[in-house]
This record gives sequence, C-alpha cells and structure tokens, in this order.
Amino acid sequence: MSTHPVPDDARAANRINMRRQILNLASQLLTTEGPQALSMRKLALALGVSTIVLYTYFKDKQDILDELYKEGFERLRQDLLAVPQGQDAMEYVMELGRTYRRSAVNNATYYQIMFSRCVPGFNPSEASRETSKQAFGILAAGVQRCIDANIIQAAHIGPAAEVAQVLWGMLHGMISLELFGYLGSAAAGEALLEQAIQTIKSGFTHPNPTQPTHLRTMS
Amino acid sequence: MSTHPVPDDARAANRINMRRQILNLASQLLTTEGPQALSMRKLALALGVSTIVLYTYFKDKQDILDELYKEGFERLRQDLLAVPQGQDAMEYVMELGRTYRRSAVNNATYYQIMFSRCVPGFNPSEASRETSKQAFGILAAGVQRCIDANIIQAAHIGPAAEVAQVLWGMLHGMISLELFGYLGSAAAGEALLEQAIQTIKSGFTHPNPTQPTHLRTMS
DNA sequence: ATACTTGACATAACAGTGTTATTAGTTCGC
DNA sequence: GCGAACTAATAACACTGTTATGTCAAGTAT
Repeated sequence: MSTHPVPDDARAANRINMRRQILNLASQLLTTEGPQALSMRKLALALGVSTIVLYTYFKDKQDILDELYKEGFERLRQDLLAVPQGQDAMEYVMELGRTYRRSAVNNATYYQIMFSRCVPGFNPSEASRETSKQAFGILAAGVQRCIDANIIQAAHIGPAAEVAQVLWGMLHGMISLELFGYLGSAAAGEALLEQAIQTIKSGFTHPNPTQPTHLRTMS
Repeated sequence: MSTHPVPDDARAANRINMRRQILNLASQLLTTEGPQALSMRKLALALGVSTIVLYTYFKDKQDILDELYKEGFERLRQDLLAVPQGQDAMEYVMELGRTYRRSAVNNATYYQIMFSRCVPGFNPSEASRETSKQAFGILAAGVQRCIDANIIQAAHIGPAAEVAQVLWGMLHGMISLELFGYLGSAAAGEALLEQAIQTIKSGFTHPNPTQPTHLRTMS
C-alpha cells in the first residue's frame, strides 16, 4: 500500500536522532537556567536553527515538556531501582524514601516539572502519567513486601497501594517544602525527612486504632 | 519640614482604596480563570484603565502576587483558627489537618500560588513568608499541646516545631498530590488524607525507636 | 493668581514569549 | 527529469511584562 513515496527509513532514524538532540539541549537548558528560561527561541538559538525546526519534530512546547517530564520520572525510577533489596523489608522502604529525596534534590528542576505547575499551561499527557506510575510502583512493591513480612498490619491500614500513596505523599510533601525554601538548609531538609520516615515507620508498624479510644489523655 | 508639597491624606486614602480594588479583581480573576490567565493587561482591561495604572499602585506583577500569596495564607489561617479547641489535644490536631485540606481544596488556585511555582518568576518576599509562618504556628501550637499532655513523647521525637513540620509536610504532600491529579477523585483525596492522619497519629503516639533493632523480621 | 511640584493616567513602544503562514530548497521514488 | 513529500528560514501574529514620553488635574508656596 505504498502508493505515494514512503518516508525513508533513514528519515525516520534522523527524526528520532534530532528529537534526542533537541531533548538533550532542552534538558541541559532546564537544569542550568531553570524552567522559565526554557523557551523555544533559546532552544532554537542554541541549536543554531530557526524555531520552526522544533515544531517539525515536536507538536508543541508541551510536547517537549512532556518528554522531560517522562525523563524526570525515569531518572527517579532508576535511582529507586538502584537501592539494594537485600536488607530488612522496612529498612528497604525507608532507604527508598531517602533515595527519593536525594534524587529529587539532585534533579530539582526536573522535580519541579514533575510536580509543580512551573510552566503556565503545562499538564502532563495521560501517557506520561503512566510513566509516573511506574516509579510509584517501586514504592508500592516495597510496601507490599512489608505487608507480606507482617511488618505492616494491612488489616488495620489498607491495601499496599494506599499505604504507599500515604508514604509517597509524605515524601513529596517534605521535599516540596524543602525545595520551596520552607525548611531552611538542605541539612535541615534531610534531617526532617529522616524524622518523618521514622514517624511513618512507627505509624505503619503499630496497629492503627480506628476508634481512637484507649489512647486518650485524662481530659 | 514640608518644604515641598506634601501628598494629601485623601490621596493616601484613595491609594489604598485603589489597591484594594485591584486586588479584589485580581483575586477574582485568579479563582475564575487560573494563575496563567492573570495578566496585567487583562487586569487593566477589566478595570477599564490602562496598564500603567497598575504600576502606579504596585511595583510589579510580583507585588500583586505577593499580596495574593499573603491573602491565601490569611484565609488558611482563619480556617484553622475556626477549629474548636475544646476537644482532646490529639483530636484537635487531626481536625486541623482535615481543615487544612478542606481550605486548600476550596482555594486551590490560591494554594497553587502559595506552594507551587505556578507563575514563572514569582518568589514570595521575605515579609510575605512571615505571614506563612503564622498559619504554621497554629499547627505548631497544637502539637505543643499534645506534647504538654504527654500524648506525643517529645523526648523520642523532637521539639514541637520539628514535629509540626513533619505533620505539615505530610499534609502538604497529600494535598499536593491530590491537586495535581495523582490521587483520582476528591473523595479519594479525602480518604487518603484521613488514612495519613491516622498513620501519623500512631507514629506520634508511639515512641520512636531511634535504633531500629527490636522490630526486625527474621531476615 | 501665578508658578511649580507632584501624582495619575493614556498612548505607544520595547523586548520577550509561543506559534504559524508563506516561501523556498532538498531529497527521494518513479 | 517529475512530482510528491519532508525540511527549513523568514517574517509575522497575538500575546506577555514593563516603561519612556507626554498630558492633565490638583495641590502648595509665594
């Protein structure tokens, strides 16, 4: 069914090559200059081409951001995968938390794209959100291991995915506050995250009294 | 020492009046159209004046955003203040958490300005950050009450401010994920926040083993 | 009352943004 | 060579925040 001239394979290869080249530069611009400095014109200028080139390889600026969004989650996923699983299940999850923070702080501008609407019109596509779920899956699997090992009493808390979401929320919250400058230094951010991890560990390991009766004060 | 013409009192009154009027419209534009639609030109157009007027009453766009930032924290503070303190100290803190979420969800666009860099160049001024600390102070005071009532063992955790920061981080994280669409529906967000609150309650009420030795699995 | 200062405001412009219509060139299958 | 498709530059459009210029009204000082 090739009635009209089919685009050559070389073309297609060149296409993804060019896309990669653009994304690399965008990534570099993002980390060095920040999200607001990442403009189509600057990108084109740095590539030595005109702006129209960007639009032949990407639909939008959003399209480019979407790719960076995915790359951010991929970096996070790789960092989390590098955490050794040999140790105690709970200790492994806690180490995931520390790694999550380190990864976020080391790729702060990526993290902004992933979680804070730092580019006015940007909303990640549905497909890209799938990528984000894969990184989250590592956390969920770690929690599942804790439940299987009876370290977390699932009956009192909920399914692994929900527990992991609570863990994720806390991690993201602490990191978010740190990156926004609400916690002071990076050392303070690290220390507070450690405290949060310890707190959530206690919360997970101890049964959760759904009817809070037996722990009341004398009031 | 009024060698040169002193600006009239009426002028000053008119000034703050006009500022208020501009801010009201900006606030309205923010909630109805979102942060990205809040432009100086639209503001001026809606006021029926030229853009230069905005710059005679405000230094910058940042100046206007700074005011909205403060207003956001003021709304949050008022909502938190409305929580009755009569009950059990821990229950009060948990209710603060639920109220925090409700306030954030009801003023989602404000919350974006307060915590997610949704406007490219915006950074809250030092003075505005002081306002944010007042809202946080309510949380910290609630935690202090729990420590005083021996519900939270401070010795095993840390000073009230740090505990409150952990609590704040978790609240902010869960809400942030919800507002970014990572948790699904609002009902899911509410349920997960409740779970997070219960978890952190357990974490706070149970002593925190700094050396995690006695809770290991068989590994 | 006239001169002067000061603030308020409109017009128009500057520099920047994302995006695209027009145009031209290049490359490929036939 | 021919025609179809892809690629790319130029220039423009519609926005954005911001400001230099100029005008007007209102007040004080002499």
